[in-house]
Amino acid sequence: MDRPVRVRFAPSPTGPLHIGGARTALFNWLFARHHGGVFILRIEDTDRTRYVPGSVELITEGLRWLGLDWDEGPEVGGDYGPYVQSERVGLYREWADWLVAHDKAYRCYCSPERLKELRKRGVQGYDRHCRYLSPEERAEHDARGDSYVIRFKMPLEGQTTVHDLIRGDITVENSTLTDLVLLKSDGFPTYHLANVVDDHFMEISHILRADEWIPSAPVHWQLYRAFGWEMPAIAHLPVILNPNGKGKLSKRKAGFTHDGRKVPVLLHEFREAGYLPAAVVNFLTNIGWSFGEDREVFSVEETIQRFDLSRVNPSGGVFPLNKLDWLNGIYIRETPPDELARLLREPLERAGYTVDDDLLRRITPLIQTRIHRLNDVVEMAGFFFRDQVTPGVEDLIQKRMDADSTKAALEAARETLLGLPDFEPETLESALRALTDTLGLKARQLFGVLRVAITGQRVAPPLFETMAIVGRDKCLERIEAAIRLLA
RNA sequence: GCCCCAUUCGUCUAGCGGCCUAGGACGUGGCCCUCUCAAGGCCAAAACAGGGGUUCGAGUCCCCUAUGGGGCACCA
Repeated sequence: MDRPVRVRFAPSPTGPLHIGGARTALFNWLFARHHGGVFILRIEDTDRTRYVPGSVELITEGLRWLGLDWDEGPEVGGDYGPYVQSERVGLYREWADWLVAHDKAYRCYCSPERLKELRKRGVQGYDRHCRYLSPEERAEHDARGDSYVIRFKMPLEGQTTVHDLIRGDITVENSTLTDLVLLKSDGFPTYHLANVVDDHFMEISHILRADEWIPSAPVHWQLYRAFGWEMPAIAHLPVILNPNGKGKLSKRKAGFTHDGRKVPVLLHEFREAGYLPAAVVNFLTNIGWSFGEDREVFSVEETIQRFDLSRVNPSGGVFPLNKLDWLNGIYIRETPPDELARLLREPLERAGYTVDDDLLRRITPLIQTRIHRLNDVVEMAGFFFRDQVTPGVEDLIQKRMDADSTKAALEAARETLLGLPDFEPETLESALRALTDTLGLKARQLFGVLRVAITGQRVAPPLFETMAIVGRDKCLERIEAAIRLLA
């Protein structure tokens, strides 16, 4: 039956948003937007021991940075609230008790020590000891006020099949399923109970979650059946694996890229590394989903129009970080220069530079095709914001030149620059090109010397535009300094 | 150990029984452009995990093996 589309992203507030979580959120959001449905943010904070204050803010901040807006949830409210599980404990308790009353769950008085002992003996799950307690034994425990958990009475035989929208039927033998805990001894629900109860009462139509949840799908199916509720349609998104080979992507195991950078894993690390949110979104949609038509670059609007589950790939894959660098470069080049200039300010300031807006606006077009991440501006164009540059002698001396010819070239250039009517790029270029002839140097030699003298770098934006921005006085100063260096 | 899921170039992927001489993209290599580096243009190398079936025909369907991943908590 077709229900109105209502999907949710349900993170636990145990820290900042992980890129994998962001991908799950994105796919849910795209699904909702494509179908004109509702996207809900729900906070699953039922484990009080793992709660990290401030996480919710970190998560909502991350979602907003990506441009994912939620229709119901924290900060925006909605008719199905509260959207924070710790504020709904009464509900879970009520339904756990309902299951007990209807003989679909039972109180288990086993101590953590006994459970640990079971595990040591190699018992998987739970041995169902308390499932078979006599009424007298139960009464005894209750009279003593023993603490208990509520466990689900899993069917002992038969099999359970859940239909996954992406991978088809998933079938398990019920005998391999355990009597999972529904309500903990502190009165809080476990994930399984809270998740099922909330999805039902929030009228969730489709569950799109990470693939590590596949094993609990049949368990949830049994819970829905016990309650007599209809289970939402479900789909498991493929895992994202570490780029360096081992296991699923995690902060601890992500490792480093080939060029020695730390692989970003938390969403805010992507922002801090200078990636654009639109590029991250585009990148994420290319993992586990494909646009079709052999296209890799597309807008969110286009994605929303086209997004569906049939194009989601069931197999997990490695996190293709270098593709993000390429994509981000494209998005940087497509950003209007004035806007890019505004974005470039932050990384420069973080690097300790005092940024003049006017100067930055003039520099931006020169580096736009030369950076892949916003942060690259520091290395590429930092010299514009320094009073002095410190070229190395070995960098100054070009191929098939020596200290003397380099010095001579600098002196000749100084005289040429002194006599120019203006300091426009065109003027500079024609004058300096003419100078290469009189000096008998290749363009790359003379320009190379000047580039290093003026920028302090072997790799820099185009020379003449750079010189025009740096200005005649500073250029001459830096040339003098280079000459002194060679003396 | 038990259970579940997956398996196409190094990587992300297209492919839903004949359009496959397996397409695109990143990366890599080469060439062009060029003041360095980019950007851009052109070209190249590069894959159906293995074995059995089913079928006139299999990358596409089924089974087995191998490999990878995930799950087996009073964590989500």
